Amino acid sequence: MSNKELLNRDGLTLEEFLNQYDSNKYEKPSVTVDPVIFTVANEEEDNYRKLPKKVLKVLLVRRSDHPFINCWALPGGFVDMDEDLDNAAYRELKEETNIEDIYMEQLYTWGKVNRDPRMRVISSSYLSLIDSSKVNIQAGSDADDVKWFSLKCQLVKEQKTITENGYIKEKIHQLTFKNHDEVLTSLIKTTKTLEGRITSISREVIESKGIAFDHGMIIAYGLERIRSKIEYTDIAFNLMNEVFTLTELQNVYEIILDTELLKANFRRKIAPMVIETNQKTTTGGHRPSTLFKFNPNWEEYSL
Amino acid sequence: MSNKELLNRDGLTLEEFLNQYDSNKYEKPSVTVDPVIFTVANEEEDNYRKLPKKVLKVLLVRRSDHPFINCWALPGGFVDMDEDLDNAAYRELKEETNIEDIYMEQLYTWGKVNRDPRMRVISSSYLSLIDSSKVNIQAGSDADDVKWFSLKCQLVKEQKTITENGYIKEKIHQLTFKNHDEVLTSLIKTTKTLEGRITSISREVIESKGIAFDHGMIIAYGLERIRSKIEYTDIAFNLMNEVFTLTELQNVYEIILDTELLKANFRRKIAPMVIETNQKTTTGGHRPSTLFKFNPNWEEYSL
DNA sequence: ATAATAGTGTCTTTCAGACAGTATAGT
DNA sequence: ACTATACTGTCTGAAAGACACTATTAT
Repeated sequence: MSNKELLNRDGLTLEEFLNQYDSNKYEKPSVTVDPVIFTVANEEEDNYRKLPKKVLKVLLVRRSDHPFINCWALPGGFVDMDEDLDNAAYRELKEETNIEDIYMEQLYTWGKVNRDPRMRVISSSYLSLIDSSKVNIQAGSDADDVKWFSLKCQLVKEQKTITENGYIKEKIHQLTFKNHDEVLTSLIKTTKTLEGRITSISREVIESKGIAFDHGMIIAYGLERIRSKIEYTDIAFNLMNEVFTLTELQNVYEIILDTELLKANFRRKIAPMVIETNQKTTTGGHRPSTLFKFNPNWEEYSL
Repeated sequence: MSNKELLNRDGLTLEEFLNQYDSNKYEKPSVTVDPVIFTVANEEEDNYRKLPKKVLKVLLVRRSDHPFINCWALPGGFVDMDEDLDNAAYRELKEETNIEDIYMEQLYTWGKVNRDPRMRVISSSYLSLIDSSKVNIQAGSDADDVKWFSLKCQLVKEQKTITENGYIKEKIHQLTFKNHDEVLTSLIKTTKTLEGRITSISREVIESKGIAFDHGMIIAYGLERIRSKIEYTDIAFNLMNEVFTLTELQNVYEIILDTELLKANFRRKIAPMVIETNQKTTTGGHRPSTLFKFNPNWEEYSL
């Protein structure tokens, strides 16, 4: 505990010090928040028997002003002086897209000097998975338009170079964003360097078509984060309706992990996280499936 | 790509827009970086046969000015306008403690409104594990003193409350920091809330003795992060010398995870991460042990 | 010889992966 | 009957946990 009677080397008490403190002594960067909102949605299906395919989608807003005018960006904005960083993320999301009452977690804070052509901007990104059928998106004041874009992430180049003292691994991923009208792409390079025993990872945007700022990279990182968290947490259930079939749940896992899973094994693995209800689907054309709900007490350990 | 010829609704080109843009339209928060540097060091041992015990330590600097004068803090400081966020962390660490040539990763960005009594400060914390025998710490200009403090983290209270729509789990941890002269403590509350299907986690400092700002909480979070990362990455090797015995390595894991591990199993598990050298220890009093070094190619997958 | 650490062998249990099989609705 | 999905049983092999045993040094 700091003691109010203590004097600093200028002979000031804490109170005196705070009164004379000039917080504008140094120039300050601007701080923004950038929510990355993912969902998994159904695609149309013609065959009455087949189940709808699922796609991963991300929420973007069209920029109505410079810089990157008409490009698509994450629904973020500047942090106010009197709001917590987390709250800024919720407020901006609400303002720009009308989404509220969801949970977001901090993803990463991006602090390269020239991220924004206007000025020095440091941005904290936030991550959320939501059930898109539950929210009602709607463009806000700063944005022309808010839309879900389907997202594909593809490895287009991989390279390993051995150096005297370790190696350099480079990967280039192409992100493809699609909606009814537009196709946007972004090339992201990830570099993993090993030098002696020291590993470091850096990321950069190589090319961006229709995506503002470094937001392609932020989305790629968000996707990477979900892929790892879906393995050991219950985040996937944020994408589900109140009740769901195990096949739907499995499809969500498959879309996010971009692999096929074996049904029997998947069911064994997620069994503790779900509770069977006495409802069944009535979609028809095949055997009806049992509806399940999330089991909030699946983990009786940790925090 | 934004097209320079596009005009915004005020009829300005990008260039014109940037020229007239006033980046000081809104008040800005200050941004700092706070490196959390951990090491595992040997404690003295009298018995010639016994191996030295190991302790987890964290690096703190004594504050020489208000606020929290004479308290201990993380060796951080303000981000300059012309340096990347990451670089700010390295620069501050070098300035305050003389440590350089290490790898740090971003830990979390703390953005509560009243974190700092001087003004609004948003802080990005960075995390590193280092071999303390390799670095030469030395107090810098802003700090009276730089010291390693041994760190103990103890669960002192745990509570689960069932609510109508979920539960609230609270945990209180006590951090105890010790060096030859001082004992500092910090009580950290972690709250995990489940409301419907939405889980959220929040942290706060309940009490702080001798630790400045919310730095106790940042350190606790850093410790949590290492505990989880040590399980699936090679970060532990940052704490080791160039060559080491498997028992030393095991002790490092045991200190960080705060559990005892079975020797045979531990060796099986880390076998792919290490390479046997032809050197042996000569400490005596018992069978000499083989020295190993890190195997940089232990993971032939992922990035 | 003794105390202390170094290092190995192996049993058991658990869990992940693979795959084959049975069940049941609507048309 | 057919098609598409729902759901279950079980084999296999790998990894995790537990524990007992042998080896080797300075004093």
